[in-house]
Amino acid sequence: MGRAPCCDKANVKKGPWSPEEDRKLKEYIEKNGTGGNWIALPQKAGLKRCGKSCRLRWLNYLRPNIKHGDFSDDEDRIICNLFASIGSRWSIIAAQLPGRTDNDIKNYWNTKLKKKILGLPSTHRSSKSMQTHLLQKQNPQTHFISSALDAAASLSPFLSSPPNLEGVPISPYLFNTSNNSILSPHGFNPKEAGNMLVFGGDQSCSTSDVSYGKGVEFEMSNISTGDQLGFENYLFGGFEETQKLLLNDAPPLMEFSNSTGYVDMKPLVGGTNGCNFTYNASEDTSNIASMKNPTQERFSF
DNA sequence: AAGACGATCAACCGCACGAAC
DNA sequence: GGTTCGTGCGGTTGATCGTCT
Repeated sequence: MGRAPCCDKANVKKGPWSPEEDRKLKEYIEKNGTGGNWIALPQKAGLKRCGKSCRLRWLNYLRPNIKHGDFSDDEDRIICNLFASIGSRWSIIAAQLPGRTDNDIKNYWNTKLKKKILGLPSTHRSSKSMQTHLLQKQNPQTHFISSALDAAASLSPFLSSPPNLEGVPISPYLFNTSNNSILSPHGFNPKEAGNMLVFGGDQSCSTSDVSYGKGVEFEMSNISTGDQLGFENYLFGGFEETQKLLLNDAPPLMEFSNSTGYVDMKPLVGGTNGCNFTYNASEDTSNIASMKNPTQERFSF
């Protein structure tokens, strides 16, 4: 037995909403609220619409404080970072952007932002083959990021469920750029070309009235004096900075704080004994030593 | 000027999930 | 514990508009 339809499809109107319908819905909800029952609402409001349609119209267009129009650079950055971290979880992304709806962000990503990141022209006559050609002509890092985004979006992280920082999860992925595959911890050899730890995390986003960031701390153990660790930090579409640390007697600890954008980590371990890898992440970027409630993941390779 | 085609975005659809029974 | 129902979510569709040939 299939599910009962949510409404009588023969007697509901579909398609674009008229100003009159908008007015009826808005007036009803402002006066009575939704009553916690969208299915019953259209009848009470005098609308020949499905309850789901009313809900969508209200949430996306009629409710107060909806922001329409162009997205700011800050909003772009937040969307990019969150997409890299959690994939197409549009409702979670929308929760970080006051006034924006999941539908708006989804459309914006699919039609504009993705192309902007990939550096694709938004010409009308850009054929699929031309887009592929342009993709191939891009620098390898940009191409890698697009592949990583696709992979991160389509695959579940192999690690335990991502830690959550006040609703903004950070998901680490071990990624091989040679074949665009997600690796298991056991299959990850940092000395092999193309193997990277892809780490989606936002370090310095701000909106009009909120500023936040995250500190990320990486700790390696079981490594030898003289081993070399390399950390490459990328901003979307461009090479941002490289940090390399030659381990002598210094504590095997590196901090990433107050860096910008999306962090791809490439641990280049020169030793032979493998390595234990731990990261801590926190909201507090200013003083990583005093991180409050850090989240942790640990694995070995 | 008109047809073709791509871009945009509002709206729909189907599924998953949780609450209620 | 199983079923039903309402809600929320993400993917997809289709109407409309703009640009190009």
